[in-house]
Amino acid sequence: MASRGRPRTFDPDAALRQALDLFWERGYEGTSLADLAQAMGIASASIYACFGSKEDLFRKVMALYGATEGEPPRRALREEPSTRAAVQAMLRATADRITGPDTPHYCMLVLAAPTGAVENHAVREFLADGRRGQYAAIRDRLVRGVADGDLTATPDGLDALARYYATVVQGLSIQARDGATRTDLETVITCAMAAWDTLTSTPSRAAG
Amino acid sequence: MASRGRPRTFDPDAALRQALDLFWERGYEGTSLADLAQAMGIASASIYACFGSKEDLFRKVMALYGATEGEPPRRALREEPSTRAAVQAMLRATADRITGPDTPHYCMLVLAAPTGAVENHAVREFLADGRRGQYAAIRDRLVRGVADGDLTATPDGLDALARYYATVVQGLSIQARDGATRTDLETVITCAMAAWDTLTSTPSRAAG
DNA sequence: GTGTTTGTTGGTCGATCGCCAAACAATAGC
DNA sequence: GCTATTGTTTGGCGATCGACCAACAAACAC
Repeated sequence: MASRGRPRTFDPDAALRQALDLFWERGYEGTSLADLAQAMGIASASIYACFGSKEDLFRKVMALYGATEGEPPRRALREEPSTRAAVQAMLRATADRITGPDTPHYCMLVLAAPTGAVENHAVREFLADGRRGQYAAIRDRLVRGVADGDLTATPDGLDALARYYATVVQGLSIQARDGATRTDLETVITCAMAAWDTLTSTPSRAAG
Repeated sequence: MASRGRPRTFDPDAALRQALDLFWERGYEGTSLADLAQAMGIASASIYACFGSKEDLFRKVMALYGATEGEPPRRALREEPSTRAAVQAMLRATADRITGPDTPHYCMLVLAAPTGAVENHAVREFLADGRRGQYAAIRDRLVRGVADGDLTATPDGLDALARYYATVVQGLSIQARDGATRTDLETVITCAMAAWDTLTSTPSRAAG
């Protein structure tokens, strides 16, 4: 268990955080190993030894990203008592994250690698799986709402509603990327929540 | 005016169409000049001579893309008599284009280059301008609706509504990219249009 | 025909890509 | 001390990137 051999001279967690910042700024294909090595303060060979390939590093980066940036929207979905409030709070948490002062204005899951060279197909599919997970998380919350007696919907209506809010979440990333402010996104969220009241049997509350 | 010198042995329009197909499949940075030369059936030097740099070629490709793929949604916005029908028809035309059987399932304006290397900043900004144009086109249509007495909204409400539907349009690209079918997108559009009736003073019609 | 203009071919440019082998350095076990 | 193990550095791998000539080919004007 104890560390045999020469101990590592850098903190892998800190280095991973540096890698996250760079991948976030430039996307997957826009970030080179040389750029990463410089930002992480180690040689590219050390990256390879500690994290594996560029793709392996990116997957570890996305795990960190999901555990940090992805948590607030997930928590909102999980902890808000009413289903309507949960969806609204998730949208707001997303808007908060993608308009922060110290980070790029978009969600990595959505825009870090939507298109690219054929050899990076696996990376794109990896992110697509994550996005399908977003949809599934929303849908699960709606299912719970039905179980709670909080929401009335057919299975088809449930799928539609979940996909609709997933679409909005993902569209927000493009908006933020193009310069929309947190206030701009709030107006979008207000519009998106207006559909809720029409589409569900939930009483319209001005809950925040 | 007449062509002096050796005549061109390829059709620039056809070559541009080939370039469009490849850029559409792989995005801007994912497509190399060598790939383009092969697909266009000419040497890379001929690309340079006829179209300029890779970036120049991409701008010409996007002009073609906008004139062809972009036209149906634009026409829907322009020609539908009621504002509500115009917005809905635009969403449907978009959904049609990004789920076609013979083309990649996304909108190039949205996903061909959302992130990337620093040296391609100009390309990203070029596409961002196009997306801001989408928003402006929607907003202009809403303004016309107010002038037509077809829609009642404050200036702020108008901005919000326009940004909201721009967000949905852009979110649809991610959905299609992740495998959503035309039917799936239709359910999203139905949800998105449900907000219309709540947010405007337009009578709710089941117009198609 | 000759000269001019333009397009194409084939090749080269320096830079960069992701990746890795060999040499070196620093620890633990003995 | 010595050996084994592990991590880091150096240096460069072969391939590819976008860009761009120089040389050749095919049309024009004359």
